[in-house]
Amino acid sequence: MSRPNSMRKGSWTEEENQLLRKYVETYGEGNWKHIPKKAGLNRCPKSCRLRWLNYLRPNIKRGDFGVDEDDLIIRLHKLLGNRWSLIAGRIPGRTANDIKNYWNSYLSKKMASESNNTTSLVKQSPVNSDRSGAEFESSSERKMEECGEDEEDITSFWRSLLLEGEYIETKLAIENNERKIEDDHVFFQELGDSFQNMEIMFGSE
DNA sequence: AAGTGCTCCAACCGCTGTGCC
DNA sequence: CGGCACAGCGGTTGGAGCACT
Repeated sequence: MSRPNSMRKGSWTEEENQLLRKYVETYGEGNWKHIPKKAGLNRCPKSCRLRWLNYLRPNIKRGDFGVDEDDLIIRLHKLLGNRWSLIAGRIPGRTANDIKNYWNSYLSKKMASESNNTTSLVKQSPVNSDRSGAEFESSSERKMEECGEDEEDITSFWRSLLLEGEYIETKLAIENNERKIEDDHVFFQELGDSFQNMEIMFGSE
């Protein structure tokens, strides 16, 4: 099978964005294969899907990542590795592509420099003046300061993450015949520790 | 002001997973 | 069970814009 070589590539125009939005409003997400015909968009389905997921979807948060998001991404990456879609699923409004780009352009360097300094994982590094809040020792402490009535959300967040971790662990055990389980045990042990820490910080329910 | 290098992000590519026939 | 089509994912690239000289 060959893709028609007349399919457009490269940056999207506002007109194409509108066509894609209209298509999703009418037909819903999915069925990307019908896009070129139904939406009159001269783009391959894959490109349309990506554009929708990474840019046009409602509730996508744009702009700088907050200190809490940094902290969360670092923790989740430590636990889950480069499973960007899983990480993104835990950070509302952020896409896997955003997080991946952010990691590659900023956080990986931050991590590298911090490991050189042998400082704590969650200490703030005032690389960017926008990322203020450095008076707090860690963003978890900052969250304690800020979140107030959201404590329950945060605790349930970690609880669901732990459950998801257990699910992944089980799945891997089946699929990989326990090959990776030893490593993942370390991951999920840390995950459990994090969860316990959250409970210590916010009190158990 | 012009040239060069760097950073960041949108988009592409290729691989894997999944469902259907 | 194997093959096919499609969806989803992570790695990589290209280029626009910015910083520096």
